[in-house]
Amino acid sequence: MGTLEQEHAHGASSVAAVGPVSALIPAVARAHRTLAGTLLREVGLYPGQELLLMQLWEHEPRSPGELARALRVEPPTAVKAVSRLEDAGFVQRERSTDDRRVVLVSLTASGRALRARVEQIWAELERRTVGDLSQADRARLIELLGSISRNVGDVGPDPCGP
Amino acid sequence: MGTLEQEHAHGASSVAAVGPVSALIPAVARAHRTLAGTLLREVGLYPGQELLLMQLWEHEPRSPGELARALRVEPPTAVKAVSRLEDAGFVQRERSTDDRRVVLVSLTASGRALRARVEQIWAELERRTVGDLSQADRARLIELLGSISRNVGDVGPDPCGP
DNA sequence: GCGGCTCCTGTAGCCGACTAACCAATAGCC
DNA sequence: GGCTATTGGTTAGTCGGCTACAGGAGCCGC
Repeated sequence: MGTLEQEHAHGASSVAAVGPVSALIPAVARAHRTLAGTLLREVGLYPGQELLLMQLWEHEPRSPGELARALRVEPPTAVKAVSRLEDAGFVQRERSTDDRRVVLVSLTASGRALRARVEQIWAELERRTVGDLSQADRARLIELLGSISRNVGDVGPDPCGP
Repeated sequence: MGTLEQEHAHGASSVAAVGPVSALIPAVARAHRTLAGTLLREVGLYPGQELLLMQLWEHEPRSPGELARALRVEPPTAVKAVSRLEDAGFVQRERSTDDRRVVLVSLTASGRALRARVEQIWAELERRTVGDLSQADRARLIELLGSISRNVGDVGPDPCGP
């Protein structure tokens, strides 16, 4: 990217000059999210919802709190997502009998039916995302993103329960 | 339709297995955004708003459309951000005289006053983001993120004018 | 038993992002 | 000139994400 137009008065504080990585991360994430959104639209999902469904496909039922921890998201975010997925008919809520504080979220038939198609979509998304990067480049990218993730405060993967 | 019914039996299609890069990008972006938010809170900005102000610090005044293109965002997003920054008193709107469709957004005194502090914050954000990565690693990361950016449909940097 | 503490869910309200649709002003064509 | 197309800004509505807070259920200590 060779835009070296000289800055005026205060001098040289282009966003890409001040923080190249910090500028790139949100931009890439937005474009990636948009792509995911167009692919997911076909099945009636919005980006982020498929991640919650994937959690349920792996292990069901789960409470909103568990889902929030697994998705590394604050509880209200998971609650809202569950509500919308419930409205859409992909998921159902039920209060736990032995601990009446917790709610158990489980899949409906149409929620289960989405699985194959969503996995195809995710494979396509990943394919388009990495493009023609070599296997080594992908590994390097994953490693570097892992470093960034730790640096900005995100802890590593959380294997299910304690 | 789906022929992978068999694979559903044991689950085992973890999100990180299906699309490692696609899983990492949003996670890193969210954590990075949260960090930016806590740093920016001190000056009363939300993540994203500082990018719009940076555009104005570089070149002022600009129309919402120009801002949207520079930030690679849809026009309504820029308009809303301008409205909120206007309410916060950092920016002001004015209709252009020679083309009465376009609106010119310019900085107020308090908007200009934010510059130094925000640039410090961005330096700090970048420092924390890259952490102890070597110069070579940073360059590699930037290069790889650039590839991803092109792959997912984001075109390269857009030098100012048409 | 009863008051307090903690945990889990849900609500309210904010911001950034998008799409779809609207409207005013310009530009272009006849 | 006038009629249409295009451009630019804005509105309305939706979603994901957050913080702050409210309310109910369990788990104590007493």
